Amino acid sequence: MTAAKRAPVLTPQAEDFPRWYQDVLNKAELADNGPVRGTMVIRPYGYGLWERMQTEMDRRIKRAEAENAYFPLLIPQSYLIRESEHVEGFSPELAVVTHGGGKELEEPLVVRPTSETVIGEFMAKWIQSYRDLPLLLNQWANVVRWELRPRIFLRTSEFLWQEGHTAHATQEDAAAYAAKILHEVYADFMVNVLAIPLHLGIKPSYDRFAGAINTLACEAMMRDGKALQMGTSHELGQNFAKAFDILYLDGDNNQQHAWTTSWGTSTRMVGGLIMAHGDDNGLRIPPALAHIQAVVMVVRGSGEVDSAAGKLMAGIGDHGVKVRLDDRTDTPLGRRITDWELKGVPVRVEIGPRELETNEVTVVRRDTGDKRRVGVEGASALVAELMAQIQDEMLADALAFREANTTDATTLDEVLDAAATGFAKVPWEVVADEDAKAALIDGAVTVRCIQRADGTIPENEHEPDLVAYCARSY
RNA sequence: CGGGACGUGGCGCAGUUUGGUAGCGCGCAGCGUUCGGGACGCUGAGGUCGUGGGUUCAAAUCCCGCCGUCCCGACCA
Repeated sequence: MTAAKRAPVLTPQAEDFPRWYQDVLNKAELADNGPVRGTMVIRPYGYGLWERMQTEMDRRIKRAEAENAYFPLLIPQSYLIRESEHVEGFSPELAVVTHGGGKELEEPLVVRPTSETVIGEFMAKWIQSYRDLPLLLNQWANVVRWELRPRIFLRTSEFLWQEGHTAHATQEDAAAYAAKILHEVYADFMVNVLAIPLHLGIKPSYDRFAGAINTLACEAMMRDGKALQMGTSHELGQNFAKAFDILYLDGDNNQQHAWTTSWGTSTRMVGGLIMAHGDDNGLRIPPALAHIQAVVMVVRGSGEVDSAAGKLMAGIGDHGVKVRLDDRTDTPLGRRITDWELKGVPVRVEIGPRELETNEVTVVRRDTGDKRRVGVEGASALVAELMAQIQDEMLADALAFREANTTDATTLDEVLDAAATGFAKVPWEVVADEDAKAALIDGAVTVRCIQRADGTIPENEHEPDLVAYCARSY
């Protein structure tokens, strides 16, 4: 093969990063911009990643005993108006339908920005007794928020997500469930499947979800040192229960308002995956997520090579690895390799005449670039072993990267300085007051989450000795 | 809405200062040579230069209006 130049410059460094991000999206064929500003078209390969996320998330959601249901896309405007903070929070970003069937509607309909209100309306009908609680619902849906500054996958005007909505008899139950979702669904998925380390904590009170009394969040560091909120779990108190009359009779025959929660994760996670794991050669997908975990490449076709490749495919498949054959031998090998690297497939297995001579194959890791020749007999087992190994090492790498880019700060100036390139970890009281908040906003830095010193989640921001993680964000 | 920039084949751009009738790279099609790390050569398809008006023998280029997009600020899964 003719010597080839590495064409595109993909540099996941500070200022170039958004450009690089767009390059990966385009070249790995994940998504395009949609026809309406701020919308996107997810291409098949990108959707494959989302489907895997859905599958893994859904399994965990069901393990937390929530059930899937579906509610309408269009919501009467009057529903949103019932919870005052909720309206205020969402009004600026609503898409409103004013006409239907060629006529102006008597009441405008809102395209759901989230479904607390419709679901609240139905919870009120479905809940009568404490025996009906907890009511644990989840919905997979699209929502629309008219964003001022959209960015493909990270903040699109329409996005796909899951939104959980639950009602409980007591505040303690609701709080425990919101935390359970954060740990057992979100953190478990993001850490163990996406291989992205997280900071879990509460949001400052001024940064809560509109209508919530407490917001729990998962925050991750991207490779440019910025933070991305990967998911949130909210305690809604009795705010929505009061607005929608979600009442139940307790064991003593007294009417009580339920305590509700809501929690969501979205296609933003695909963007997070790219930005947390991407490198100069494109995307790197952790094996636990990949819908194509290994690709067998026929370097040069021949009867012998093809049948060896076939056996290899079967062997790798038998080890429980999702494997794809690439026998497009009319396309130059370099091009094909680059394509799979851009797409981030964890392991590549090459087989050609050269391997056949010694009854070997070449196994290459996408994450490290490590390349080695191994005997055909052991190849399938090796590929299977690599799945677990790559998974662990990608998480360890991401964690090491985050720690190397996190600075302990004790003053506001140190926070601003550290957040220029990464995370600042600072005593919460240093950034808690209004002046500090204003200074952070000036520096385009935000408090991402608040934790206890031991990393656990505090009851509220008024506990002593809390720490805050501060960073720039998307 | 406040501040900045830009609209030229599918994508990325040059050309605009100093008007002369549109060009480059990538991609795409055909043929050939290649092909164990993004190949090369030749040939070819594809553009009313965002839009409306004006100046001029002549406008991508100069003038005026309009539309749109992007970046920075407020929003955010």
